[in-house]
Amino acid sequence: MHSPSNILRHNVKQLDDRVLAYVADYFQALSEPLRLKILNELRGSARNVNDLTTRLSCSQANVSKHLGVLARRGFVVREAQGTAAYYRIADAAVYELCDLVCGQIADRLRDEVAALKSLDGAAERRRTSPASRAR
Amino acid sequence: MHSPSNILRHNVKQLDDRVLAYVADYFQALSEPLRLKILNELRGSARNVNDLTTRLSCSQANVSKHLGVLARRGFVVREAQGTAAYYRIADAAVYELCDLVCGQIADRLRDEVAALKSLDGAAERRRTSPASRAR
DNA sequence: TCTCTATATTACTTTATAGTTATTTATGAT
DNA sequence: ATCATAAATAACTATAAAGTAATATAGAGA
Repeated sequence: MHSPSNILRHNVKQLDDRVLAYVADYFQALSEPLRLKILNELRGSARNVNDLTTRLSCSQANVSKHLGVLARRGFVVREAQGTAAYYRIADAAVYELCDLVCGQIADRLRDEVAALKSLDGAAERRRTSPASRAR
Repeated sequence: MHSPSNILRHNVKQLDDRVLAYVADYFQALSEPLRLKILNELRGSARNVNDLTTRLSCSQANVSKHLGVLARRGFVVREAQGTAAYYRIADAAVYELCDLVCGQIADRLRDEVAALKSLDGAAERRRTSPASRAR
């Protein structure tokens, strides 16, 4: 028999469509800038809707909607406190993901910057060397 | 001055909107089951469009479109070979991501299964203990 | 050149979702 | 009970994207 982890991680061929949909859904939840901002605000401490609304300067309805999305996916949990609703991270593992992605993006950017720099250097060399001016 | 990685990883407050959009976009590219299938097919070896079309049993136009999305995001690279177009993974780092997500999902499922089992156990105990039948 | 085949692209339809405004629900205070 | 406040929801608009069918493009071979 397989452990769940084995099924998901190593059954490379013929990935079950439901699992695939689940993974896609997971990524989808993280594919909105505002939701990323919300998750970022929740690093460290729980916050209520009003807090988030002002800190992110967007509409209350919109924040509530996105929090709903995150809650339905199990990324955050709601906790009522008086008339306020505090949300906190339920699955801190998302941050691993975000950091991994950020790291990868940083690597890409570094590469692009390096490429641009070398292009720039080449252009500089062309500019200062009259020989290559001839075409 | 900051290194790019520091800017991205640790400038927690006031994340630059463009960076956020970039990250969201990165996740977005991974939020379609068919694209995940394609990436999965490209583990190991490059494949051409026709291969992918038959292996994934979907339309050629659709595969091409999704490959275009993945290529524009830098996940895959295209290499023409005669009239065929072979695509291969450009950024193997995605697999880290996918595996991380799969692992996290596996953890969640394990938790859910455990929760269901304990519920089930409780129900079983209720069923076999006449005392708690009274309501 | 003409034809076949592989891929890309275009135009289109359908569906999903972000954001807005207005409204509802629920709690606490007077 | 009434009022005020916080959050959720509904109805709506606008936009983006997936999938399809048809067409365009481009290379290989006769």
